[in-house]
Amino acid sequence: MQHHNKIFALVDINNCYVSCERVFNPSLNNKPVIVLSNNDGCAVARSQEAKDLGIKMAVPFFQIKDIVEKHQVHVLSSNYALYAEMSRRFMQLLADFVTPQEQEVYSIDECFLDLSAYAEHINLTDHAHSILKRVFRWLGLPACIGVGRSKTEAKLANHIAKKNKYFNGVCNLVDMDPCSIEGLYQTIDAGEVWGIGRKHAKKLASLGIHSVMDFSMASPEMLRKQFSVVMQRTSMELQGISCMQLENAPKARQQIIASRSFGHRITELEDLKEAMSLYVQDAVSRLRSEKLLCGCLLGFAQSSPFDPSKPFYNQTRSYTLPEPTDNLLILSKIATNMVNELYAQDVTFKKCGVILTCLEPKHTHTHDIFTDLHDCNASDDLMNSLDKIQHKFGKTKLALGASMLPNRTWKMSRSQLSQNYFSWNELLKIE
DNA sequence: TCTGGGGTCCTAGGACCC
DNA sequence: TCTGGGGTCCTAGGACCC
Repeated sequence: MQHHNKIFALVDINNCYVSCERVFNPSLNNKPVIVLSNNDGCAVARSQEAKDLGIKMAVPFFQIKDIVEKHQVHVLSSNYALYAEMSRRFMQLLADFVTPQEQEVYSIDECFLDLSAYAEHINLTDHAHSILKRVFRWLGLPACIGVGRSKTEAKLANHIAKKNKYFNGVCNLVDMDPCSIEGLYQTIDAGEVWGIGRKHAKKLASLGIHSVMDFSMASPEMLRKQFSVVMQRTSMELQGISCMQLENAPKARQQIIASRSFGHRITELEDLKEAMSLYVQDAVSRLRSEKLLCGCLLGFAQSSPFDPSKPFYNQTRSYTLPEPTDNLLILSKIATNMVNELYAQDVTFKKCGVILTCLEPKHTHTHDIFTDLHDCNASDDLMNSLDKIQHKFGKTKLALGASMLPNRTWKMSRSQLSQNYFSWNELLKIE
């Protein structure tokens, strides 16, 4: 077998959210099924049957209502608690095949494996098939595996495996003959390559680069000039030069965002404050659970960008804290005050949110000379109590300000939510 | 009527400094 | 009248990802 510097595999669950739902509700098998985004806004996962009906990724639900009714497409709200638990088990299963240093959890349904160390001793294609077999037998999830000399190539191989039934779930570009690869590359749009989005695909086309074949023959230097180092890297990766390391340790987080579209439009200042107050609590609770402090808070509020009758309203304010904090009382006050500036009359708001940035680990933070440590400890105690109460009784029992009033008109809608089969209260019932 | 949410990285351009 | 150049830092905006 040929020797290569690096060999990567990308394991990716097919139609992840739909497949998770089907594990617990087999009556959905062989039927068109879609899962909607928050607010039941867009279709974010489609079964093969739904794709065959022409339902595109991320299409707004209201635009496909006709197709849904006509073909009796099963519609579900997204059940992230369920998918997260399935994902955890999936990643744990894959961990049996490699060392921790050779596994990168890339997203909820994707995982890179560094197989470089095994390539000389095993048949990569057979190995990939045995991984898929176990994923299906143990979890009931269908998946595909792409194998390549770089992460980008593995991604592309995975795409090929998904699109062509005859690969049976595994596409190994490392051991494929160059003629076959060329044939495949000529039939795939450059825009399918990992890192090439819509805008870049359009610009590439204007340069005469349409297929993956065109792209893989283009000069990396030219691509760097026309685009950026990112595009240059992508092109080198497709030529078999691995530029992107496997990232097995999670990187330090840069920001925490909490934002949501409203179920109904908001025009009142007080409603906007309520929503903002709720999102700050969400963001700060994540901040605290990761034991971080935030040095800067950004708030934003916007109208719908899709309303042709009014100009798009989008305001941002930022506040740099004199000292980094994880104190909800402080951050919440800043954010709600900010709303006074973000608000404008005659604007119908569709969305608002908060971004915490300039994050740093709490345990390495050194206080400056003016900080009253006594105050600091007292507020820490208060926050810890709040965390404990919320953990024990749920987040709706005790919260700050006006953020948890029941039956708010702007609350997110999720009308087709399935059970969380991993929760004691919601176990699957067999009738 | 109805169009998600949470992330990362890169670049250009302005401010500022010497 | 004449008005440099190079470096750094910050921010906004744009592109991408799932």
